Amino acid sequence: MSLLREKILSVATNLFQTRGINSTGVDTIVAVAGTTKMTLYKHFHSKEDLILEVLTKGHQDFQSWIADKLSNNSKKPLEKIQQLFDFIEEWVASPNFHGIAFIKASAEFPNEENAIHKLSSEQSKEFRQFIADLATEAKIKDAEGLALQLSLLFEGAVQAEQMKRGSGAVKYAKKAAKILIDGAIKA
Amino acid sequence: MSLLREKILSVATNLFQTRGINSTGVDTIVAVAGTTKMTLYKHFHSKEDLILEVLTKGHQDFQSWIADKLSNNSKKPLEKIQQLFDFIEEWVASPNFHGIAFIKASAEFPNEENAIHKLSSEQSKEFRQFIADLATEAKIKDAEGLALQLSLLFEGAVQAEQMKRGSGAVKYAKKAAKILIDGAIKA
DNA sequence: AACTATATATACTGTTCTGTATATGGCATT
DNA sequence: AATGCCATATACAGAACAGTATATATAGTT
Repeated sequence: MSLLREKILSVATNLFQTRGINSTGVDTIVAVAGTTKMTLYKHFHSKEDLILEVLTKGHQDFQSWIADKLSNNSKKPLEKIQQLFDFIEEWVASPNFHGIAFIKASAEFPNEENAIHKLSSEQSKEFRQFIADLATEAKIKDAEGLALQLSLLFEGAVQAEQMKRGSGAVKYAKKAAKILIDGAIKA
Repeated sequence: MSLLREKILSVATNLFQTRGINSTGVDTIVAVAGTTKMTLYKHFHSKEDLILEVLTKGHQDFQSWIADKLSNNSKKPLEKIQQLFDFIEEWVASPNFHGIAFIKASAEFPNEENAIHKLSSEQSKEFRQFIADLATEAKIKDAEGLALQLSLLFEGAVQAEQMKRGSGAVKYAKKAAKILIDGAIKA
């Protein structure tokens, strides 16, 4: 795979997150990546294709980062769910944190028929399913319900943190998650 | 106040929500509003000014809608907090629901120095403070903390519902809110 | 060393964007 | 009826946008 292709992807990822997708032109992307539009359009059919690929790669990276972290730190599924919020706390504190890509993408492309919106929605669902699987492993009755609630806390907290850095939202989300998880176990 | 000014505001509000802010040009706004750019720029100094005013008006309308609903339905602050989620459920079910404006605006303008981002952040804070005041009235110890948690659920649920209509996110947010409120009372 | 294929650079289309300068209408006041 | 004023319409400027046609360099193959 081409080195320039990777460079374009990483530059686009960064610019989309820091300046917004619609506000970032392909001219800017190729200038920062140190290449030209011709090369960009050789590797990606259109700007929309580039956006879709940026989102897809970003989501894959995030999911595997989380999965790795979890498998290295805890064995029990219940602990994993609780630790999820520890890692998120770590994530939002990192300097290159700029919110959840799929939330921002769905805001920029609000039409439900739009391909980018659809992908964002799919990724949100996948993340929720990831939590649901952990909850199911942990023998929680309403695993889907708990997963939905925790994903709301997750998305809300990251959103809050993206709006105002250092808001401490994740800390409170973590506390709330603990209460909800405890409640779900007893149910 | 001019009728056309109001018309432009309402058309812009609608278009921004359904198509996104950056994707909506002033040409489209004036065409739908049945007027011309000259008139728009008589009433608003720039597109940014229009955006800021749309956000401000939208937030005022939303806050007073909620406040009215609450004052008409319940007296006790604790009931008010819980009923908040009932009204949100009603809101997201309405056909002209298109997500929270300030969340989407902050996604389209991610730079923290940007005036639109700042306003969005301010509005998010105001809504959180509104819940915190209710919690304080209800004599809840960590009123700020609970308010933050409930606002995460609120923003997360509305975001989820905006991504996929009929997701039932608000129903589960309501349940989660009840658990968190109960927990906060006992503390 | 000549040839071919591929990648890159330059330069350009046509469109859309925000914002404005200028022209034209109607409407009140005299 | 004539005059002055304000809202609107037309037309345009200049930049940024996505995307492409054409030229040039670079690399590998014979």
